[in-house]
Amino acid sequence: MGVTINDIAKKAKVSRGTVDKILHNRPGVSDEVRAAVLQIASELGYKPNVVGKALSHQKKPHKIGVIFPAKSVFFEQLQSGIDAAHREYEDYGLVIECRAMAPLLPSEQLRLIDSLRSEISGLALVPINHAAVGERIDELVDEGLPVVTFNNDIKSSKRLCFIGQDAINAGKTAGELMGKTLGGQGRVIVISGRVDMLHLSQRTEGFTSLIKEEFPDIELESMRAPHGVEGPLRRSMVSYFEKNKAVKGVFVPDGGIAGLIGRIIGEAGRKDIKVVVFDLLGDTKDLIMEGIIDFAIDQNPFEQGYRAIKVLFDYIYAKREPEQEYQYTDISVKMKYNL
Amino acid sequence: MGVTINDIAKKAKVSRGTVDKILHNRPGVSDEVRAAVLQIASELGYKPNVVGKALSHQKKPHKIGVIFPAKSVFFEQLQSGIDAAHREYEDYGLVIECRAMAPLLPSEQLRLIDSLRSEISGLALVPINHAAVGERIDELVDEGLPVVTFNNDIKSSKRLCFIGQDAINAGKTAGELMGKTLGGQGRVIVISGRVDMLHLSQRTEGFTSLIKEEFPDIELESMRAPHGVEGPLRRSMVSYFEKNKAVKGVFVPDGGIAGLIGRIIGEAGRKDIKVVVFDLLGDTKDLIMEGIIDFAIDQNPFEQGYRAIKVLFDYIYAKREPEQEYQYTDISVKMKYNL
DNA sequence: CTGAAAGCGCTTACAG
DNA sequence: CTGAAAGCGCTTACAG
Repeated sequence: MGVTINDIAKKAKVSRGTVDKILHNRPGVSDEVRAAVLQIASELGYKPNVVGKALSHQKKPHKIGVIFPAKSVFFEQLQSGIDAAHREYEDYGLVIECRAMAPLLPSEQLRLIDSLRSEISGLALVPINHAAVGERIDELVDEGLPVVTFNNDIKSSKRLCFIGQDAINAGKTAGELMGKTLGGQGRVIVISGRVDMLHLSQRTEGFTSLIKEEFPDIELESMRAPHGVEGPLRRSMVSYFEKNKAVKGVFVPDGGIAGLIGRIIGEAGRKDIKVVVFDLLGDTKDLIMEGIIDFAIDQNPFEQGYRAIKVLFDYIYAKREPEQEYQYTDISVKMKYNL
Repeated sequence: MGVTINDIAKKAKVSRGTVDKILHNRPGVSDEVRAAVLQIASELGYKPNVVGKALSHQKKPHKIGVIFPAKSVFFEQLQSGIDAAHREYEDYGLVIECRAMAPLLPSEQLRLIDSLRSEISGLALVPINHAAVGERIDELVDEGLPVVTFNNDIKSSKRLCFIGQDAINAGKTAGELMGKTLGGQGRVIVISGRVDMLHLSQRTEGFTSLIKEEFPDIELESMRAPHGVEGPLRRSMVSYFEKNKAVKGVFVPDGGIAGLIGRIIGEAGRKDIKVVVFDLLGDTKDLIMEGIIDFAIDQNPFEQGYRAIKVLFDYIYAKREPEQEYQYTDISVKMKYNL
């Protein structure tokens, strides 16, 4: 077994409690003793034992705060990843406090952060890209509170790490699938939904840059479809696809409208159109099975939620720093037989 | 917090040690007390606390035995998954004893199982498909030793679960990629390497069945290439591809020869051939980046090794049964930008 | 057959 | 400023 706090205490001829204080930078120890103990700890290569720590926290659990958008389309999948991690770590005395954020405003996010900060040992959040949020994160970190961002990142903050998808490369992957299945020929429509999220524009950016570079003969066009298109607008889209036989491919970076677009293409009777979308939401799986959607790129929201908690757990309970600052989740290509 | 062994002891008016004996079916307790305690435990909904158990095992660790082929091409990746799980659980007093198996004979596998069985609390193995191995597994399980199979499965054994890829669907996924990138036309060669592994034939089976069903215009042919083809044989393959312009696609189910075949196609100057292979071994990543291999299906051997240990850990330390008997790892489609 | 005690590694509240 | 003690949940070796 490894070196324990007891080994250090014996060697330094002090009590275990004193060693504990020193290892956690708590006050009430003379500088000499502190220096001596730290010296011995590093000589012996001391690593705290997670299990010992966990057991002693049964009564006074560590709490992790989580903040993410209530209206996020993959809300449930993120949540179930968080739940799975919680189940795994509840025996360690780990408590999770989730706050669903609505409306999606920086001020609201700041309010939620402040409501949690005094009671938690770590924070996982889906940040809104606003300078004030970044500054608040840095403030928490400076106070010694570890913070991770997941699903969406925010630049120049002192967060421990980001857990999510590399959206540019995900878009490129979509582009390559499109280019290859079209044999490098034809007209492709990029149909965007929301425009206020960094992810989505990065996916489109990756997609178009790859097509232009590797499949220069493909002709790109773009179109917008707000969430929840119905009635006349929907019918006009159906007839658009019925008429424009030159359209050979459709790319939908916003998973929130992928099902809708798939249905429209289905109604137009255009099974020949190659369709690449993002995320596995709503009808997407069914549309893949029906052969209307060819490929869906999944960003594994379950994994994102799970790992956000795991990284914080490791940090809090084992002082284990994440290995990389960018913890990219898999860019999963989903089709009929690997759903 | 949950119900503890202490709560049960108090309610049943016995000592904690007695409760422990009963919960573990150990002898030395009267039938009446046993029945009463079990009753109370289930009434209270007792679940053992992993952390308490782990801490008490620091001195007398649980050992998990692992047996897998030394010559397996993804040996290293399996091993590093196992190592990662070990690092995660070493603080729990978990010890892992790996045995690399060579030669790949049932008798050798039985010998290794027997050499481990008396000292372990669980066994993870890549089974050889032979009746005697299945019987031995059942024997261990009947003695109360949990066994999981990974990477390869064996039929009709009492193992806890199988962790690995669904090879048929993986083959179908490969087939769909091939069919779509060829636009459903052309001649495709299936090049097989080894023939003595269940995986490999299932992949081919999935591939050909999908092509026949969904892309009936594609013409399938097969070819064999032993591992390590060099000299005249290699040159004859190069010239084969130089000459046969009708060949539009190549499928390689055996990751062990994927790099080799990719190189041969490259030498033949046939970047136009669509190439779908299995696994990320040897040169495969480079060949993807060079644009010679179009898609590689990965079976995530790291994940397989990791989860084999995790499942056994959960079972041993938390009496948590795996949720499904078949724990399929992802059928990952890998290309340039999601490697 | 049953129970009391000691111990795993760490933390905390308290006594000196 | 420092140390001794009790406790987290479970297991084990031993005493009765």
